[in-house]
Amino acid sequence: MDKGWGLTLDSDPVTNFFPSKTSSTTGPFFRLKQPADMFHFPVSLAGSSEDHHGTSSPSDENCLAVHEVDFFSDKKHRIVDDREHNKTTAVNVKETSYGEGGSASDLDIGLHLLTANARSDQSTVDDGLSSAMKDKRAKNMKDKRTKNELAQLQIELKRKKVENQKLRDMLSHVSNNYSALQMHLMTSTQQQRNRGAENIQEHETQEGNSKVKKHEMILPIQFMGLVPSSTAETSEMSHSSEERTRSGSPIKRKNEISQFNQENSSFRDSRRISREESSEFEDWDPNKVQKLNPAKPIDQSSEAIMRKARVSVRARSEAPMITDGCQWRKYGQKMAKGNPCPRAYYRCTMAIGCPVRKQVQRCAEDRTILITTYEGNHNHPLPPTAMAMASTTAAAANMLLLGSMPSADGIMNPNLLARAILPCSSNMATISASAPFPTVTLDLTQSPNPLQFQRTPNQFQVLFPGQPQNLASISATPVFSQALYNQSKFSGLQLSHDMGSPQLGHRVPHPQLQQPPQPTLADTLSASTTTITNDPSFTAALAAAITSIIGGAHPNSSRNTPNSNNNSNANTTNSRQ
DNA sequence: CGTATTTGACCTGCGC
DNA sequence: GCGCAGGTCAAATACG
Repeated sequence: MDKGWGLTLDSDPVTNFFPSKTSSTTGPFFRLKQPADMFHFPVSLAGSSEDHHGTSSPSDENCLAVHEVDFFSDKKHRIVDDREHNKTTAVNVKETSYGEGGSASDLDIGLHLLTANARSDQSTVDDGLSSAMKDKRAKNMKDKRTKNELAQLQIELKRKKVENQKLRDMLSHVSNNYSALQMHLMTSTQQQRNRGAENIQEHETQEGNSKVKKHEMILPIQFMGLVPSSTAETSEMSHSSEERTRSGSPIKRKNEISQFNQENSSFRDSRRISREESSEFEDWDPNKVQKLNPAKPIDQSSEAIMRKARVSVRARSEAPMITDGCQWRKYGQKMAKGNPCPRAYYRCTMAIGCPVRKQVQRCAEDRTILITTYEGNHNHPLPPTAMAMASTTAAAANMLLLGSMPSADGIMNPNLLARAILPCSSNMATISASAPFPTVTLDLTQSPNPLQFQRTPNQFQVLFPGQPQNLASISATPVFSQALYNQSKFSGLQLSHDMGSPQLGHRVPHPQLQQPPQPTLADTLSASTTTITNDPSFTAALAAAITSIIGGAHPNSSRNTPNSNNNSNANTTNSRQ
C-alpha cells in the first residue's frame, strides 16, 4: 500500500482493465476490499496480463488502468493502477468513475487522493491532448473493454466450472450418505425383525441363524447396487447348480440350470471371453463350487435367482433406449418372435466384467413404448443418475427373488403376488414367473406428466397412496425401491407362508415366516412414505429418476446411447475382440 | 486408426 | 433327431 491506491465502486458497470504482470510487480499495488476477492484474484490477474500485452502501445503507457472485477458477490471492485502519478490516468479515473454513476462516497481515501489530484490537473491535461490522441485512446479503451469482457467471461466460465465441480462433489457425497443411510435403515429393520423372530424360533440352530443374518446382510448391499461387489458378483457367479434346483419349480430349475450352463460353457470358451471375464468364470464348476461352499445355501440360491431375475421397464420413448445413467454397449440384435421390432442386446460397460445386461425392444402393440429388460447386478459404483434405475430394478429383482420362493405350486400365483406387493397399482407392476426367467414389469407408460413431480415433489406424499400412475414415476427412485423392497419382503414372504411351502425345509427358514406380527401393507406404505418424505435426498433422487425416464424420450437423449457413452470404456469390452 | 455397431453364424435349450 | 427360438459371438463395417 505504499505506492498505489485501491478504490471500490459498488454500482459502476464500467468495463475494467487489468494491469499487466509487469506493472503489478514493479509498482502498482492492488487493494481489494474483501478477502473473498483475494481468492479469485490470481485468476483475474492472469487474464488481465494477456489483455494488457495484447494491446500494448505507446499510448497505453498513459492509459488508465482501472479494473472492475465482478467476483462472487454483486459488488464490483475497481483496481487502479496509478501509473506513477500519471495525469492522464487521473483524468480517466475521473471520467469513468463519476461520469458513469460512480459515487464519490464509495471511494476510499485513496480515491480521494487520486481524484483530487486529477481534478487539479484536468484542464491542463485535456488541453494538451489532440483529438487524434483522444480518438486513439478511446479506441484503445474500447478494445480493452471488449477484451476484458471476454476475459471476464472466461473468468466466469472458470468460476462456473469450479462451482460445478463442487456441486458434483457435493452430490456424490450426498448420494453416498444417502446410500449408507438407506442401508443402515434396512439392516436395522432386518435386525429388528430378526430379534423378534429369534424369540419365537428358539429351536433354530445357531448355524441357521448365522446363515440367515448373513443372507440378509448381503442382499441389501447387492440389490441396491450401491457398492462395488466384485466379490459378491464372483460368488454369485459361482453358485452351484444344485442350489439353483432348490429355488423354483422343476421347469424353472431346468431353465436356470440350462441357461447357466449355457453361459458357463460359453464363458469357458477361451476364444470368446476376455481375460477379465474369464477370470470371473473360468474356474466355475458346479460340483467344485458346491464342495467348496457347502454351507451357503441361502445366498447362493437367492443370488442365483437374482442373476436370472429380470426387471422389465416399460416407458414411452422415441429414443432408441431410455437414459438410465449407465453406459451400454450393444452386442447383438435379434428379431424376436411375435414382434416386428428387433430386440437389441446391451451390456454394461461401466466396469470391467460387469454382468448387467439389458434388452431393448419396442412394444409390438404400441411402438412408442420401449421395453427395457434388465438382468443382473452392477459390480461397480453407479453415478447418481444411474442410481435410480439401478436400485429400482434391483429392488424389483429382489421382489422377484423373495416372491418366487418355492411354494406348494412351485411358484406362487404371480398376479396374487403382484397385487399384494403393489396393491394400489397392480396395473403398474406385474410379475411373470413364466419360463425362462421370472420377470417383474414396471409399467411407466401411464404416468401422465412426470414433470409435475419435478415441479412439485411435495405432492408426493399426497399422491402416493391414491394415484398409481404417479407411483410409476416414484418407483424409479431409490427410496421407493427401498419401499418396494420392503414390501416385497413382507408381502412375498407372507404369501409364501400362507400358501405353505413344503420345500422350505430345504432352506433355512426366514425369520419373517414365523414372525407373528407381520407388518401390514398399510404399515409398510406408511413407513415408506414417511421415509420418502423425510429423506433430504429424495428430491435429487426423484429428479434423477425422472430425468432418467424422460431423458430417453428427449431427442437429444440419443446422445446418451452407447454410441456416445462408451468412448471412455471402449477397451473394456472391446478388448475381447 | 481406434472404437462402436451391425449382422450372419453359432450355441444351447426346448418341444415335438 | 430335427426345427425353432433366444441369446451370444465375432468378423465386417461404419463412424468420428
